Amino acid sequence: MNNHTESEENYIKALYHLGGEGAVASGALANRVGAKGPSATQAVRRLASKGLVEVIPYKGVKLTLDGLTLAKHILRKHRLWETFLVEKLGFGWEEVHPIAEQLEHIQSRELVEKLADYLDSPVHDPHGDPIPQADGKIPPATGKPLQKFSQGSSLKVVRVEDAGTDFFTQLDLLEISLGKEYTLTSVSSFDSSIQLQAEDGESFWLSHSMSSNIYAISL
Amino acid sequence: MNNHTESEENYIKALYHLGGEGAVASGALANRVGAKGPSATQAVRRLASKGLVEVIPYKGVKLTLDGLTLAKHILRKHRLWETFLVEKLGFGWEEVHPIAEQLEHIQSRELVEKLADYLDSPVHDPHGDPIPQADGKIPPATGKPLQKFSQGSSLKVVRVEDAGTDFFTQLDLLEISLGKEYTLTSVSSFDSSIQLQAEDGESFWLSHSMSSNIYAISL
DNA sequence: AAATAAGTTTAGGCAAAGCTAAACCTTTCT
DNA sequence: AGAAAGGTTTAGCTTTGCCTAAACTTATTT
Repeated sequence: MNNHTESEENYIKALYHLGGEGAVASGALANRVGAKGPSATQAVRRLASKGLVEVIPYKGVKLTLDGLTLAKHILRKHRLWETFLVEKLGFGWEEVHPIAEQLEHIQSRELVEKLADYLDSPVHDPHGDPIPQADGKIPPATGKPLQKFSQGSSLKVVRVEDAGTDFFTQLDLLEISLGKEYTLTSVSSFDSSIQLQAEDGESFWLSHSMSSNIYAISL
Repeated sequence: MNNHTESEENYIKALYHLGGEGAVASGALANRVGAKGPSATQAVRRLASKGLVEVIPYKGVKLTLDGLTLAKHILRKHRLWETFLVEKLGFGWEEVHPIAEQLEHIQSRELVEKLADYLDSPVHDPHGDPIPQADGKIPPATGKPLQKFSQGSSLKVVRVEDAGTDFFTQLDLLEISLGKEYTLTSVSSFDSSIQLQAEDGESFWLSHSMSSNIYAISL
């Protein structure tokens, strides 16, 4: 009962991403894994026969406890590998997702734990997303989007949402990275763009679509 | 033409291992990949349609140039990952093969080269086997089996053949590892076992089945 | 309440990859 | 040379995983 195909794992992951512990429609699921409706229906049946999901026909699919555990383990692997790729191999944070998508399917409990040790048991991945721990616990997602901050507040960037390559390129251009601190100097009431001032005094504007994908904590 | 399944890659690898550039019988191939005859025949047909092998029915299968290149690339990945697992993650040399067998299928040119850099472009894996280089060149396999040495010679262990877990356990017990130096103090003409003396003066006997899997160069 | 739209599942196909049993080449032995 | 042996390929079946088209539910709209 411990041996799953890559396809199965991808459906489990998608289910977790879309619904967490709640129910998900088969169409949305199909969409997420890049398949068509009937493929998802079928896949879900296979998962149900392994006890990983519960299905109510025409209503939705939900992870069982086993399914949830598996989902979190896969996510753990994914984010550990992303951390490895960035911290050790020097990949840019925009490049690692597709590679981690492959690496997350490698099966070896020992490997996962040795990798975690090697990375000093990280709690967040290079995007600031929480890494599920070996016991299944998930550290809380930190930070709130930049627009939630009010003018004058000091903040530290702790997380970015994966909004595609261009988004990351723009971040790199502006030299925004996790851990950097800024003061929010201005908010446009016209287009909700905001102005940040870095510690070195330099300041710059961020569009709403940029800032809504950047999460920070106040200092 | 650059996208292969794991199964395909396993057949390619097996072909390379069994025959190098020469022809291999379908039975031997099936055997190596852990399948039955007909499965191999079929697999080989798929490979042929992709231009990776040439088949002469009832005679044998041979890698094409493309197939050979692919085989060496997979072997490169396998041995780089083994090196990573031992050097960086602290695995024992007997544990890494099955994990590397999974990792070798990860597709990302950039990953392979970054990994190689990270490991300082190694030329040999933890067993002393040569790692094919990015340009396809393969460093020569060094060393000869211990019995080929004559009494009194000084030698350095440079390679061991993968002869199963028990073999590695025995090596660890005797504290034999790559790079260690010994003097061959005695050869039994009865059972071809040999006696080695370590640099610290300790000496011990090695059975023929042990020594035939240990390779060394003379000093 | 009936009709239409939207989403889900069934039905039936296809390719990859494996299997067993049967047919078919090659080689080897008498 | 003819027959038996051994290895290889063909035939036909299974599962996974995906597809399209058709049937079926559910939800929405009139």
